[in-house]
Amino acid sequence: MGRGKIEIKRIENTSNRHVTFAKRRAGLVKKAREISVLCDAEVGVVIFSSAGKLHDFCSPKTTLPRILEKYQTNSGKILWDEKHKSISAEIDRVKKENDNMQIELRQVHMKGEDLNSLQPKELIAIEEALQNGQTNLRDKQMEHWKMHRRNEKMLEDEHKLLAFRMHQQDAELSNGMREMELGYHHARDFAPQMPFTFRVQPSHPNLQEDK
Amino acid sequence: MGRGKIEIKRIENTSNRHVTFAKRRAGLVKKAREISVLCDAEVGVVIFSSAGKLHDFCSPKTTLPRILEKYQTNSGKILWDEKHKSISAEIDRVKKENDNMQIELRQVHMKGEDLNSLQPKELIAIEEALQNGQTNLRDKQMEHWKMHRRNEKMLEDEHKLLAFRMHQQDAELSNGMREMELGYHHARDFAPQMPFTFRVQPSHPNLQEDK
DNA sequence: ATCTATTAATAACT
DNA sequence: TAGTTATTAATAGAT
Repeated sequence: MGRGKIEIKRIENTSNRHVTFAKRRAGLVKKAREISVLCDAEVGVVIFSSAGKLHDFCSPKTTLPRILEKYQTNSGKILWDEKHKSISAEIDRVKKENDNMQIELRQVHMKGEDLNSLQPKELIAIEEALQNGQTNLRDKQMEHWKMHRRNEKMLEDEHKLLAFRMHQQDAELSNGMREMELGYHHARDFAPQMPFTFRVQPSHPNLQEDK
Repeated sequence: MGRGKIEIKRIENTSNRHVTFAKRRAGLVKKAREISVLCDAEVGVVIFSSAGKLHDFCSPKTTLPRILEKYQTNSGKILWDEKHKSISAEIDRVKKENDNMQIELRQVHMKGEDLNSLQPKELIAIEEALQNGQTNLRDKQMEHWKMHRRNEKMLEDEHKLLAFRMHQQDAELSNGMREMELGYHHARDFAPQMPFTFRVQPSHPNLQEDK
């Protein structure tokens, strides 16, 4: 059907082959649609061009996956692997979690629980949660926050300890000075040389007791 | 093409419908075979008659399960990419939020709530000591300050490292997804095993035939 | 892309 | 259900 008859064998001319592919693909799909409508049949067509591009068709009122599954059920050749069904379910769950995450994050933020809660560490945890399908985001945030607080506390404590030791040394020094009959007033005439942040307040209440 | 033109709508006469189904089914399969040979394409056709009887065709040099698997791989990849895109977008969004929060956090600290602001206020003793040539305390204080700076630096570096690692994980996540998919298919024992949710729905615009 | 001479598919008939 | 044929539909090659 054309200006000349053709043999049914591979068209070697690339350009011609591509043109013919496009035309016949359209024709095939049209035929598939027609038989599905005329004869009330379910039809699925999958075509890969030689370049690997995918084209498909499936009859109205169904989907290709449904047809393929029906084919698989019917042909009895292939059964769905339960393991992969579970993977499918897990991916659905992860997707749902992904949807919920935004809400959850907003809640955390609004509650003002912690500015630190979205540190990179936490993002890694979120990624892991996404991959593992676990969404104890809140718990992980809390855990992370607590860890952060612990670290802060440790630094603070260490700092206090150092300050306290300095205070002791200072006290001893003062005693020694007093014993050497040196007066504060004299010393006060000199300007402070230590940056403000170096200054120790020996009587700071936080240094007197554990908290 | 026939003794008369027919409308493309369900043939109500059962006998006619069955005859037409048989003829057109043969025609469809012939067309499928022709395009596969002429154009070096892989073609799979699945047809269910209204009575539910299965007919199929697949191009030479392959099998229908293989074509279906290829279809599922192909469409599954697209779905997976979509899924990954949404996850990536979410992570990007959270990262941005994290950046803002870190800035906020830094501002809070600068307002005097960080450890430096907890430094003791009283200086007199230290000043005295300094002025009396007692550098011991100052050295200790300096050392402490440097240590504090080191700790800060370490925290900062850790932050940077974590941010970098997060970025890497982000990239690895996409690789991992791809690898997972590849491994998945390489490891398969059966033909199509792609979870149902990997399959593309015909309603996806990119996967549909041209209309 | 679009056209059209020609072949191919098939609807009605047998 | 299977074969025949008048007619329409698909399309190969040209533009």
